This record gives sequence, C-alpha cells and structure tokens, in this order.
Amino acid sequence: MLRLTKKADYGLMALKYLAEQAQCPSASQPISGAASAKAIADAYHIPPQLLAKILQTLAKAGLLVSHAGTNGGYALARDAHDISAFEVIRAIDGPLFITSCITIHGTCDLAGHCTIKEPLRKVNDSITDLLSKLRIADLIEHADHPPDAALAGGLVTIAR
Amino acid sequence: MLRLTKKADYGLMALKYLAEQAQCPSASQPISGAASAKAIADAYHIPPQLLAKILQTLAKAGLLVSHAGTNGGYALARDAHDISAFEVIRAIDGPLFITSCITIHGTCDLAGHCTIKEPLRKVNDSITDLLSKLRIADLIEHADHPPDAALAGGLVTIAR
DNA sequence: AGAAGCAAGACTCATTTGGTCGCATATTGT
DNA sequence: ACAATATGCGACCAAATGAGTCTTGCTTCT
Ligand code: FES
Ligand code: FES
Repeated sequence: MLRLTKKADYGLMALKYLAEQAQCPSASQPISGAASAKAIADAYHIPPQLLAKILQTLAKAGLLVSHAGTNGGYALARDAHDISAFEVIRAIDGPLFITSCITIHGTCDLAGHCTIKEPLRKVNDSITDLLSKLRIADLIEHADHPPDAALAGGLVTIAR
Repeated sequence: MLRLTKKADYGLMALKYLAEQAQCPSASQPISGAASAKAIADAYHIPPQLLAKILQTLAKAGLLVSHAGTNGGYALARDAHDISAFEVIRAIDGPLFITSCITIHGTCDLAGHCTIKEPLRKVNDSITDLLSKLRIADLIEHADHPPDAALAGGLVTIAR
C-alpha cells in the first residue's frame, strides 16, 4: 500500500544531493551547485540513464535548471527550502491519488454507488498536506542532532 | 502516487456496508448483521468473485466472521468503531510502505548510500497514524450533517 | 438431497514499473 | 574547428503487480 515509486525515490535522493551541493559550491561551475546526472547516479549507485530521465522530468517541471555541455549538469531551480517533497513526487509519478477512482473522465466508474469516496478524500488531503510541508531542505539531516527517543516504538514493518 | 488498490477500496466499501447492516439487523440471521458476498457485490456493482476473495482475506485477518450455508455470509467481527481503515488496508494490500525499499531482507538494496530513508519513514508513520484513526464507523456519513464549508477549496486533482 | 453459501487455489490478461538504447542537440575547453 | 561532455527525447523491453475469472471442494440450512 501507499508505495512511493523508485523513480520518485531516486528523484528525492538527487534533489537532496543537489541541495547539499548548493551549500558548498565548488569552483567555476556554469551554474552554482550543479552536478551532472552521471555524477549523482554514481554517488548513489543508481542506473545513470534512468536518473537522467528523472532529472529531465524534474527540469521540465521547473524544479531544476539544466545546463548542457562540459561541466554542465543540473541544479536546484529554487532554494531547497522552497521545494516540497510533494512537488517532486507529483512531477515524477503524476497526480495519482489514493482513491484509485479519480480517472481522466473526472468521475469514477463507481460514482453513485460508492459511498467511500468523501472520507477517503479527506485522508488524501491530509497526506498531501503532510508531503507539502516536507521540504527537501528537511531531508538534509545534520548528523549532530540528538537521536530523538520521542518517536521510538514506531511501527515494525513485517515482510508480506 | 500513493494509490490505494481497488481491492482495498472494495474491502472498505464492503466493511461499510456490513457496518450499516449491523445497525439495523433484519430477521433471523445466523449472525446478526450478516450479508453474503454476492449481496454486497450486487449492491456496489463490483465483481462478485473478486469481492468474495477479498472478504475471505478479511475473514482470515480476523476482521470479519463468516458463516457458511444458506443465509450465511459475513459480519463484522468487532464493532465498527473498533476497526480502523489501516487494518483493512494492511490485511488486503499487505504491509507495503511508502519507502519502496523495505524488503523482505529487512534492509534496502541501497541501504548505506540512501540518506532519504529516515525522513520518509516519519512521513510514513504519520500516514499510518492517520489511517489508524479513521475507523470504518466514520465512513458512515449521516446525510443530515451540514456541508462543512470549512474544508472547501481542497486540492483539485487533474488527470495525468 | 439439494440449494445457498464460504474456502482456496491456479490461472489469465492488462497495466505499471524499472530500466535500456540510440540518436539528436547544446555547450565548452583546447 | 573540433572533440569531449552533457542534456533532451522517444522507442523499446522485461519483470512485477494488479484485476478479475474459473474450478473444485466443503459446510449449513431447508
Ligand atoms: S471507487 Fe470511485 S468513488 Fe469510490
Ligand atoms: S531506497 Fe531503500 S533506504 Fe532509501
């Protein structure tokens, strides 16, 4: 249930990588804090070609700026604080939603006799909200923060 | 993204149906508030055989009690207030989670170089929480409650 | 006995994902 | 100018998952 696709996962990783790059810009880059698709793919051991396509999608969505040519690459279009995980996921996976019934036709096949829709929509909204509040800057965990025992005892996910 | 499977959707609908049945029990049922798989499938126009399997799964998970034979059927094992949407979804879709990386092996293939995991886990927990709080009793909307303009202006889901 | 119902599995078909290849185009260092 | 390094885009493919069907057997009620 509620699975995030690998592409979205990769996308978030890449974004995080770029956000870190932006913090400590190295010498003479056409765009500050840029990195090539291959470099990022290499860093995380993910298929370079696939990552390339993901980054292109992200660029088209306006979350990244790209620059071709030697020493080119991608960089964040905005500040890391201004990009939400929701945007990233939506850009990659498309606006699919929990209800499994919002189709292209606007209404569900079951519309009318499905009474479940509205309550689920609220859940959906909450999740959207949640994801919107999570910005990619938040993904950068400063290793110096103390382990929060507050949220210990979380769920244990057992294999299916 | 974050799609609920149709099976889970069906399951929730069925549960709701049974919850309503339980409220106004009709005459001489082996179990109070019971309905056959076919009856429910009929009511919502969903494939009977498929629903049957879903209900069986739910029964195995202990959310429903079943009774074979003429006038048999399924009924809620517990009160509608004591069954969360989370349980239903988990029973049907299995404990898949947002991260797409929690595998049977316990750790992800990318473990080590994936830095995204922890923040996403928190999101995951929040969603779990959300779903756990939604009980199937909540799905029964009494038509007499006023339309809450408070949550108007929610997301507009556009076709992909 | 026979009908109504659940239980369980194998099996098919369509969709979605994850991933690859090839080629075109843009940029830049030398 | 030219080669090296990148992105941009589309077609393509294989594996996994999802949705739904079929068959066979068991249980209970009338
Ligand atoms: S499944 Fe479409 S409205 Fe519920
Ligand atoms: S994808 Fe598995 S830990 Fe991030």
